Amino acid sequence: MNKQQEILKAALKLFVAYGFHGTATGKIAQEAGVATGTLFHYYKTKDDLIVALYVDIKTRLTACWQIGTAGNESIKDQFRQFYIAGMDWSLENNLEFKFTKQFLNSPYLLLLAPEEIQKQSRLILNMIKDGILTKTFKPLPEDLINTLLTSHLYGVHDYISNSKLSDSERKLLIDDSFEMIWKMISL
Amino acid sequence: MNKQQEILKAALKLFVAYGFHGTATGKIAQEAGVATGTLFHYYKTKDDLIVALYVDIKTRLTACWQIGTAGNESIKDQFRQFYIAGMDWSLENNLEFKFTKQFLNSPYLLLLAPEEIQKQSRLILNMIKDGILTKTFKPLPEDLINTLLTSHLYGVHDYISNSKLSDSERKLLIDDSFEMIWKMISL
DNA sequence: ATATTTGTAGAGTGACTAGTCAATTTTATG
DNA sequence: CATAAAATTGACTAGTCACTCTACAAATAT
Repeated sequence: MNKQQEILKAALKLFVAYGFHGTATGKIAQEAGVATGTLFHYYKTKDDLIVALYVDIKTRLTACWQIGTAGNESIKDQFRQFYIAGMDWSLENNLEFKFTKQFLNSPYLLLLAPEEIQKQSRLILNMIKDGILTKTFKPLPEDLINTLLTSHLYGVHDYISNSKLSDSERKLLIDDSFEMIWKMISL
Repeated sequence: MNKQQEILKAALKLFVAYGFHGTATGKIAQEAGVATGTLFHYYKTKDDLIVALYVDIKTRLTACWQIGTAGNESIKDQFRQFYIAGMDWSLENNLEFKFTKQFLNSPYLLLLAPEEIQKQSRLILNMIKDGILTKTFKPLPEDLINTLLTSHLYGVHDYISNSKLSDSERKLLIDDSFEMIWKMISL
């Protein structure tokens, strides 16, 4: 694993544990096994590192989604795949998920270029547009559906990661929770 | 307004704008129009101030809820009142809402005593228990229903505060969104 | 009127932090 | 192999931060 990746990995771990300002760049370098100079060789400032880490995480999630979408299923199946893949990824990558929540609810969000934010939700917004055009979804604003979907996923994730369910219980809950949100947004 | 309240007010404003570590205690004191010594007279540490601010906000929200609950309505009406009161309060107290989100998604959450966390959701958990016992709600875990409700509210809040709706549109959306979540959790 | 507690002030302190820089090692290239 | 480019190092700096301490004022109790 190269040093740049080590830095991101260390930053992720420490940011989640101690917060952004609570984590010194020196500590990140130490945890990554590099010198502070190396860190600043790859990232001009600490803020750059924070944003880069966010973009990296989002890219990895998006990649996992793009693999999953074969394309020939019904809109409902597409959405189910999407939902379940997102949930599974978030549960398996808990640190990444926590970091994202922390980032999105912090003033650091402002560091992110608006076009970057848009890019992240393009995939899902297109699916939603499709759903509305084909009268699969209620005629609600796209952004609203997106928000409802996302926050539902966050909520269920929160519940699952705070309760200890067996694998089968968990799977069942994820499926059921998808049906819930589906009923909510579909006609 | 006394100095202690001024300190909380200033802290709220700056924490939301610059984050917890991004806000120096000296700046808070300055914004509040007091000396740093005064700040530390009321709050032993910065962490104490952060937690006190969170508790203060939650107390104010809970107070607003307790006024609203007359008691004789149907469970659905009770919940609607609850949901709408929470939404209205959050929209009117945007700084407080942002602070809460930032706090709950940060490592500072760990500073909060577990009994304090429980206390905050006692009111709503009792209503949910009631709903399950009277077969008004689906037989889901209480915590799950609580989480679904909360995250739905967060999502709709997010959408509303990022879109510019007229008062009537907003009111309509809040009502409609309640019906959505109600359908999701009720039998 | 006196004593005691409480509130307020703000300069001062030691620790820590983001970021720099010049020197050194590693890698790529002709 | 020689040379240039890129990667890596870590001591260093200028600034910032949470918090202390002493002095004094105001309120309260006796």
